[in-house]
Amino acid sequence: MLEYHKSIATSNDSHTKEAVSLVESYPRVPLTVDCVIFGFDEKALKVLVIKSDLAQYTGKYSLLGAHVKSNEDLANAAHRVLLERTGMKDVYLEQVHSFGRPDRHPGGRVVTTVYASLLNVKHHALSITDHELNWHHVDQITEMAFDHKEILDTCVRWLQKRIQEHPLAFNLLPKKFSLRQLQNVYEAILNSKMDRRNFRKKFAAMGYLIDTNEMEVHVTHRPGKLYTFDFEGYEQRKKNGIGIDF
Amino acid sequence: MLEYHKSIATSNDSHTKEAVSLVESYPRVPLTVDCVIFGFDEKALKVLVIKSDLAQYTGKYSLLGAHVKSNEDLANAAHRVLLERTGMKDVYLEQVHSFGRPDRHPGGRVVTTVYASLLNVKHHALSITDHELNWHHVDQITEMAFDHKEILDTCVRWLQKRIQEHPLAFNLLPKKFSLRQLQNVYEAILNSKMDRRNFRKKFAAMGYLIDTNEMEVHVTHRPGKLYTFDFEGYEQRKKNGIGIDF
DNA sequence: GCAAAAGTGTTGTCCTTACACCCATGC
DNA sequence: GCATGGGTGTAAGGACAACACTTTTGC
Repeated sequence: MLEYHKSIATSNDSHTKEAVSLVESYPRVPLTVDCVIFGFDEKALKVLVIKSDLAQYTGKYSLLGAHVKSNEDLANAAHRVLLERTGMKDVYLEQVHSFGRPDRHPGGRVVTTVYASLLNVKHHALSITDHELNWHHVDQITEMAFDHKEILDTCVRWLQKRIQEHPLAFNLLPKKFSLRQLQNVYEAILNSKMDRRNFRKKFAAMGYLIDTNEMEVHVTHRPGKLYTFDFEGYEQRKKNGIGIDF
Repeated sequence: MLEYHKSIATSNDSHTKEAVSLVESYPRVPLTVDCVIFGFDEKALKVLVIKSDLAQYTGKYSLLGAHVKSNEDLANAAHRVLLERTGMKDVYLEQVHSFGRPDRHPGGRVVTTVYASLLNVKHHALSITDHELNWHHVDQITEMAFDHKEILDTCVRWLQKRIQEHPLAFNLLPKKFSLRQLQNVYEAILNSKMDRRNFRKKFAAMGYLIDTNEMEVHVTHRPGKLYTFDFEGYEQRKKNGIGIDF
C-alpha cells in the first residue's frame, strides 16, 4: 500500500517536473491589462482616461492600465487596476481583445489584454483623481498615448455591438428608469436618433420591462413611468436562446 | 542647428530610457498562442488536434499551441505554430480570446491567446502528422488536456456567431460551389436543419452569389448550379453597413 | 425505372417603419 | 398659457416560415 502511494507520488512529481521545465523553457513577456471604462452621463457617452505617465506622451491621454502580476488572473488584474486608479469596486468587466504588436510600447515588447465596461458616471464617484483622471466625451478624444486610440476604437465598436445583444444598458441606469433614459443610452452609444414609439414597442415586446407604477417626479414636463429590468426573467429565457435583440 | 538636433536626440534618449526602465520593472509571464482550426469535410464540422506532449495528459487531445517568441506579434506566432505543426500556410486566423487563469497549466503560470480559423479539410493536406495530428469531429471530443476543452467550447460558440455575420463559409468552399454545399456548411456549424427553398431565397436576396452558368458534373442526381461569392461587392457594401445577416 | 437531390412560388404571420395628436407637469 | 417631453395606434412593406410537386442525372 505504501509502495503504491509512493509510486503515484513519484509519478506525479515527474509529471510536474516535466511540465515545469517545459514552461521554464518559454520566453517571458511583460503583460499588462488596460481598462476601457465607458460612462454615461445625462446624454453623452464618455470614457475614463488619465494623462500619460511617460514624458514621451506628455499631455496625451492614456487608458487605465498596469502590469499583470506573476500569478494574477487577467480579470483580477483588470479589477485591481480599476480599484487602484479610480477607487471603483464591483465593476462588471468583459475581455475585449489582446494587443501584441512588438512595437506598441516605446519601452519594449509589452502585450496587453483589454477589458471594457459600461457604467453610470453618477454611480461611481472618482475617489482618486491622480494623473488628471477624468471622464471625457468619446468622440472628442482624437489622440492617445501608445496604441490606445486604436484600442479605444476597437472597444467602441465592441460596445455598439454588445449593447444590441446584451442588457448592458441596465447596469448603468438607476434601478428605476424611464423609457426616455433608456432610449438616451441607446442613442448615445449607437450614435443615432430613434423613433420614440417604435423604441417603446420593441422593448415592450421583449417583455423584460416591469412597470413599477411609479412616475418621475420634479421634471419640468409630463412625468414618465418608471420601469425596472427583469434580470431574472432575462437569465431564464437566455438559456433558451431568447435574449435582447435590438 | 547642431545643438538643436542634439537636444532632440538627447530628449528622445531620455524618453526611451524612461520607457524602457518602466517596462523592465514589469513581471514577465510565459505567453503562448493556441490555434483552433475548424475544418469542414463533406458534411461534418471537425477540428484539428494533436495528442498532448505531456506525460500528465497522455492520450488526451490538445490544441495546436506554442510559446510566443520574445519579439513576435501574437498573430505571427499563431501562423508560425500552424506552419510548424501542420505545414499550412496562408490560413486566415482571427483572435478569439485570451485565457489567463494562473493554474491553467500544470507547469506554472502560462497565459494563452487563442486564434481560430475555418477551412476546408480537402484544401489543406496535412504535410506533418507528428503527435497524431488529425481532424476529429467536434462533438466527439469530450476531454482535452489543460483547459483546452473550455477553449474549444468558447471557439465553437464564437464560430456559430461569426458565420452568421461574416462570409467565413466561402473561405472553405471551392471557388465554385453549389447551394447544397453552402447549406451543408451552415447546417453543420449551426447544428440544425434548414428549409432548402428559404435558404436559397435568403442568400439570393443578399445579392452576393454570382451564377457561373456551370453545373455540377458526375453527381448521382440532378446537377446543381455552381456559384461564386462576390467578395468584391461584399467588401464594398460592408463599408456601408450591409453585410451578411443570416 | 428508380434513387437522389435540384429547382421553384405562394400564403400567412410577424416585425419594422413611418407618421400626428392629445396630455401632464413646472414655471 | 406655454414649453417640454410623455403616451398612444395604424397602415404599408418587408422578412420569415411553412409547405409539395416536377425535373435531371447516374446507375
